[in-house]
Amino acid sequence: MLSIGEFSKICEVSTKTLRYYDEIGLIRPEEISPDTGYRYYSIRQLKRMLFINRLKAYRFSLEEIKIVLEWEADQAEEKLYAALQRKKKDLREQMDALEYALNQMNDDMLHLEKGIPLMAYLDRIEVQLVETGPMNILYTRRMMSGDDYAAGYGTYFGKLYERMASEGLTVQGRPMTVYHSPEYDPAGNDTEFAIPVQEAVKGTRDLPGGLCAKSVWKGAYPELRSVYARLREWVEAEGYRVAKPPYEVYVVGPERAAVSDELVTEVYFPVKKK
Amino acid sequence: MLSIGEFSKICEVSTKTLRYYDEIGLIRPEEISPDTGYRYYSIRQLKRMLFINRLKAYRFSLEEIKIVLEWEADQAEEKLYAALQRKKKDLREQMDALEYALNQMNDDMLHLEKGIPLMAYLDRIEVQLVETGPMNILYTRRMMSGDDYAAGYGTYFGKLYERMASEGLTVQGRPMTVYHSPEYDPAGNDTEFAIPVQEAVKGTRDLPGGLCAKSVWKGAYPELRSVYARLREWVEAEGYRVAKPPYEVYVVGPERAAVSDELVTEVYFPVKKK
DNA sequence: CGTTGACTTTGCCCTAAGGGGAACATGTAC
DNA sequence: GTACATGTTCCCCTTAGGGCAAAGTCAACG
Repeated sequence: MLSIGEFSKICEVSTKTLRYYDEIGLIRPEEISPDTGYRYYSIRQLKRMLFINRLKAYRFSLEEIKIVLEWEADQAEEKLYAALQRKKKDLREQMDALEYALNQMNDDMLHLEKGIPLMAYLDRIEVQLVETGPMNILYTRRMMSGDDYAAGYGTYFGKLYERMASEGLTVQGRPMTVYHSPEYDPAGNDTEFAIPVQEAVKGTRDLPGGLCAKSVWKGAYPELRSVYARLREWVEAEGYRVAKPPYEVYVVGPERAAVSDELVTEVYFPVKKK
Repeated sequence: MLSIGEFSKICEVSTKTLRYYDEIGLIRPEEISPDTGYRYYSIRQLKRMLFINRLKAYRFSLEEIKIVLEWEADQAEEKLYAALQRKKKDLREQMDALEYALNQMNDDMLHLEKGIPLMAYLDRIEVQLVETGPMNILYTRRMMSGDDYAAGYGTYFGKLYERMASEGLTVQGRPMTVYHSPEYDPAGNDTEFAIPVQEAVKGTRDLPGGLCAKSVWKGAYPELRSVYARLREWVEAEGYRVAKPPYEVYVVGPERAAVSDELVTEVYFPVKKK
């Protein structure tokens, strides 16, 4: 039997951590002296502890690790496999996010080298007041949670184009999305994917025209959040209010852009004078 | 003037967050009604808020962001540039760590597909009891914090080899490190880099031989922690105790291995019977 | 056998960046 | 005037432990 200090040195884990893991039931000492309360670990527990450390390295939370360890009893290796697969997807997404941040940082640093303040691009987002005409759109409406946009856009527009082909509809404009949620919520947004078409058949609706504040953005989609902010700023400053759900038009979408710098997106805020 | 709710919608930040940022002094409402305590933000504060969001995306802590914002007042753009550079290095390291984890996960999943339990490799680490002979080593001893090992190894061994060349010393073995810290501490370890040489000149010392528990590890260095655990386990189980600082010998080091799978490292624990 | 120093116990407070909810006050639209 | 939306403060909760204190225990030394 090993004291907590000896066991902690072997596993390279602090005694504090071992006591905490005992507390939450992740790994319990094989024996606890009834009169002194001293914890004694068996060397056979080393493997479990190292397994915990490995899962920690894979960014499993202690809660998740606990669940995985409970599977271990009934040798459910497929479950572990599936859990690893899920976690792998998580880590990939984190990698992508990190990479995106790194790229953006590089851009920012290039700007700084030229003496351009970081947020100067905000002032260069131009806003125009335009009058739009009504459109007839083929649409599909979903709740979209923040992360499945990337995958979702392709599939939903794909389905709409498919339907247009099979029903022989005539395209009249670039694909667009209408954001019905009153504000942006990363947890989920009521999103309408739409394509302007000529024929007013079932599955289409009228998108009324009217006065709009409009901006054009050339670049990657995450930056669009700034465009939205800029538009709302403009609307506020000019004494308008947002009258209907805002929408985006993908003038040059991912299918036509080799790199994200080539993307072109129009953002419309239907407004009314206050 | 905008109420906290309006401002929060424009910036896409929760009101909770805005109140918190007010509390910690990151961004204060331009005006607070003296009688009601209502917070009112100016649209001119939008840029500051978006800048905060950007720095958050770059994984700056709020504390760091606060400091950066204080620089902004005196237009210290070089400081911002330097901060971005530091943070970029951080993110790179995180990326590398993630990548390492992902690779290891892939290995693990391959094992699982073959029906091999994840931690089975532990049992395959063999431990032998050997008698080593004394060596004369050229050495340099430093406190190494966990992360500068990667960079440090190269430079310190490099300097030792340089000294050997300039003093005409004769190499008698592979490079090695002795770990004088009684236990592994990620914050910093008392580490001795050494190369066995023939001539007992100044800057060399005797590394006494004796009974050792020894394991050979083929693979990447982070996995060595498991080898240490396995050795300590063995020492415990066989009724020995660690008598002197453990050391590693880089039989095939990074300079000779194209991929980390080709690395070969021997780990020695000088032991005495209890 | 006593003492000393190393080790262990529990208990309490602390972290970063807010989220959730309660109780109560205020603003605005009809 | 009355709803109802929005605002305020206050308190507790989250992760994965770290730091410290007071008190109890173990092992070695004389």
